[in-house]
Amino acid sequence: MAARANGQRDTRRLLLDAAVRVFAHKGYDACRVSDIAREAGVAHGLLYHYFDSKEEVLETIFRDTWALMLAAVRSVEEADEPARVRLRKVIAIVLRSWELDPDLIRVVVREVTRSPHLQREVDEVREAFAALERIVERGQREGEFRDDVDAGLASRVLYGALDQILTGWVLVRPPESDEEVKTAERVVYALLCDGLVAAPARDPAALLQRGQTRESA
Amino acid sequence: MAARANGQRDTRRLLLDAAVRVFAHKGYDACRVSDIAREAGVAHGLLYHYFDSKEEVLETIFRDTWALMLAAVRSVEEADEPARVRLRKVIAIVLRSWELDPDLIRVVVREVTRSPHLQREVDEVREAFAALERIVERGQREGEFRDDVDAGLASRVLYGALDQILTGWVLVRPPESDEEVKTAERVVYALLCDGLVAAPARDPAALLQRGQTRESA
Amino acid sequence: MAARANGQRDTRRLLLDAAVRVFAHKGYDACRVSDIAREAGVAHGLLYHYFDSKEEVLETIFRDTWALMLAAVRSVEEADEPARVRLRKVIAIVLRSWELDPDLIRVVVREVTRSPHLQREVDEVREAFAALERIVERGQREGEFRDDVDAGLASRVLYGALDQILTGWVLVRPPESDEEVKTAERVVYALLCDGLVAAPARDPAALLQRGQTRESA
Amino acid sequence: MAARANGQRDTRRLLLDAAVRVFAHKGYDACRVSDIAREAGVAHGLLYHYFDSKEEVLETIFRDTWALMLAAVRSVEEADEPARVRLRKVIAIVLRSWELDPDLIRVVVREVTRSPHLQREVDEVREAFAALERIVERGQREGEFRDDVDAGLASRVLYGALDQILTGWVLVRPPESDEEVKTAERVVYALLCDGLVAAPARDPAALLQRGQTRESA
DNA sequence: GATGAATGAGATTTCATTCAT
DNA sequence: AATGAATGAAATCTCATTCAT
Repeated sequence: MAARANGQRDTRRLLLDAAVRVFAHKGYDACRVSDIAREAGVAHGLLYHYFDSKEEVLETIFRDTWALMLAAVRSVEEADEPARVRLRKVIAIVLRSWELDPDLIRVVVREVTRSPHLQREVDEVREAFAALERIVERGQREGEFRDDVDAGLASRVLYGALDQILTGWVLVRPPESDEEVKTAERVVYALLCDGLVAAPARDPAALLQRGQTRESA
Repeated sequence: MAARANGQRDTRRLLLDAAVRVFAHKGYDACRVSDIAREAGVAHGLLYHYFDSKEEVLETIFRDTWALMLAAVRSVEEADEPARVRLRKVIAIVLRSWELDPDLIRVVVREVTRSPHLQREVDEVREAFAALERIVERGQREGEFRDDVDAGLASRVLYGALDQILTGWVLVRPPESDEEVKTAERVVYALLCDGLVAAPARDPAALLQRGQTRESA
Repeated sequence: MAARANGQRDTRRLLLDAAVRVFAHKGYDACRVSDIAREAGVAHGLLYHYFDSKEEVLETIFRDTWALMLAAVRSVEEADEPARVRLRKVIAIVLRSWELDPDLIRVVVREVTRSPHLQREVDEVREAFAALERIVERGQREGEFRDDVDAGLASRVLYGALDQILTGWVLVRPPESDEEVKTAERVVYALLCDGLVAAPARDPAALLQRGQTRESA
Repeated sequence: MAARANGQRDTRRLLLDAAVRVFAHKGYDACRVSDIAREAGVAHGLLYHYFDSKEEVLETIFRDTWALMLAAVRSVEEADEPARVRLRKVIAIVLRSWELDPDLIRVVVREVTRSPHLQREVDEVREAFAALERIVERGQREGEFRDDVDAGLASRVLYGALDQILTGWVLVRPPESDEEVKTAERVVYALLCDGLVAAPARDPAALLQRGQTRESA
């Protein structure tokens, strides 16, 4: 009906959006192709006009999402700001993506370990990862970040932290407010930049900075 | 044959070990019950003498592994040492588990995210998580760790970092040497405790810039 | 092939007819779903488009058959004829159904006892039973049938007689001719209406003996 | 334990009794060999020392039960009494067997149609059937029963009536009292002997007889 | 006689994918 | 482009039966 009147692009979009919702709520393995089709309001056979397989649907979602994420991260990467600011912005991009489309993030987070080849083959994922690494590296090169830690490992710590927080929102409890998202941003940023050890071990300036951050939250 | 001569416990163990190997190499969803049985050298029906279902096998592996992990973490938790040392030891426990049984860690890491209900139902997993959180809390209580970050969030950052490094070893490339494992330990520890920012870089200018970032975010 | 060209209804019918033949020859429990599919000339998976399970196929056959039987019995039930005539017609309906579709009757007769829950759950079966009882009751109310026997018990005797004759045809030997069917009709009718005892044989001595029997039983 | 101390015969008996209970409550197909063994308090492998297969257990129960039934029917068959009395006694034997061992009767009734070959191959069943037929035949030969009905058909009507009443007790509702069993006996006897049609169609003596029967019930 | 671990044929059911219409 | 009937590979799980101890 409505679908029949749609052009080719629309139906494809319809199917992708439906797939995001269905994958988010039932999981990739547990849902059937016909669930996606029903959610999209089309016959399940039609999915195969637009995608080669169920897996290609997931892959497309991944690719698209990571492409957007990648673009955002890149725009930050190249900005002429201190490394700390770039790091802060990257954290915000990732964690705030939750608010833009929780179902989408839920899918990307939940299914990312599903097919190891997805992770390796989807260029965008690799690229996004590399971009994180470059942000750390540039910070080190410019002397703002310590250079006694491997940038690759550091970017994995960063990615792991973000991923784990999103996973918690997906699997345990979604953030209750905008404020909770911002708190998470602040914590990841604070830990990654300044570490867990209490101020006395550091210089007084750091103490002050943290104090301000707390009040502005 | 050989299996027939085994006592009850032996065959159960045989099946669990075989399952770990098979899950590690093919993944839980992709492998069949008969793959496990073949790997164990028994008829597939026998698996159902010891477990109710394929899923119960995974659950058992989870439970057992996390119970061990939990015991190790707890013994650290209660030690009378500086929080930093306790943190260091926990990181070592988790990352060195890789060397003890890579297949097992591979399974636990890879499949825990795919089975959200397992993650929630297996008490041991929840407990291990809680133990991490308590280590952070105690460090805060004793004044060694800063108390302006939420302990729950901080423990998730810690867990995420460890998980992501293990995942990298599983999916991308295993550590080439003992040294590489130790390097990872050192990096996670360094970042989590002291942060990424190089101490000398902390100047008043950074303060100002962060203030700007907050408003523009 | 041929099946693919069929409409939805046709294939469903195809499967039901095939199931009747297969159930009749191998029995419900002994046959496999793939036997039904092969008999229908379709892939076995197709059965699950039309039915939820093998059991639902049997249930459908039961329901459909008993609905027909019930309709026939009801039309007799309401006719304005002597009770004896109504009884005669009901007997004819049941026994002649054999000629219309022996396989079907074979299935219904053979499997109804094996599936107690079906017997209870399929309304049509219960209803048909109730209709038999009402025929007896109405005969009693109108004074044509004796009212010193419980109508429920009497209808069970009637049903049992019919069922047993059909069972004999199914399991021992089918009727060789139309005439044999009619003979069976006549016998059931004669016994049920007038009893086994030859009218001339009714003498006072019998009375006395029955009395003795009662006490000695 | 207890079983271990038992001689060969006892364990066999133990298993048969257990099988009767299990078959009665779960049905032959639905129960497992291990259910029988557990009920008997022995290991399931032991069943195969006494019986070749699960089916042989059922067959043995059938054979034994029908042998008893047959003996009882035969003793009646040869008694020097009027045919009506013999008929009355046969009905009593069958219906009262319910009271002696409901589980056993439940099994025999429920599973008799299971394996067509059981019915054909178990000599005792065929023999019992033949005995019923001979009772009718002898009644006809001696002039007490009408001879315009086929004895084979008449005995099937009789058997069907009894079977159906037992089936009702098994599947719908067991008799609530001794009295209900006796009522059933009386009804089957009355119908089979004298028929359903009200007295006016018969001779006055019959009316009187029935009247007495009613009061003595 | 007794045990119960082990076997493995086999059954039902699911569902991604194809393709005639 | 759109439909959904049809396919059939594959997977899990069951359980009667065997047999070493």
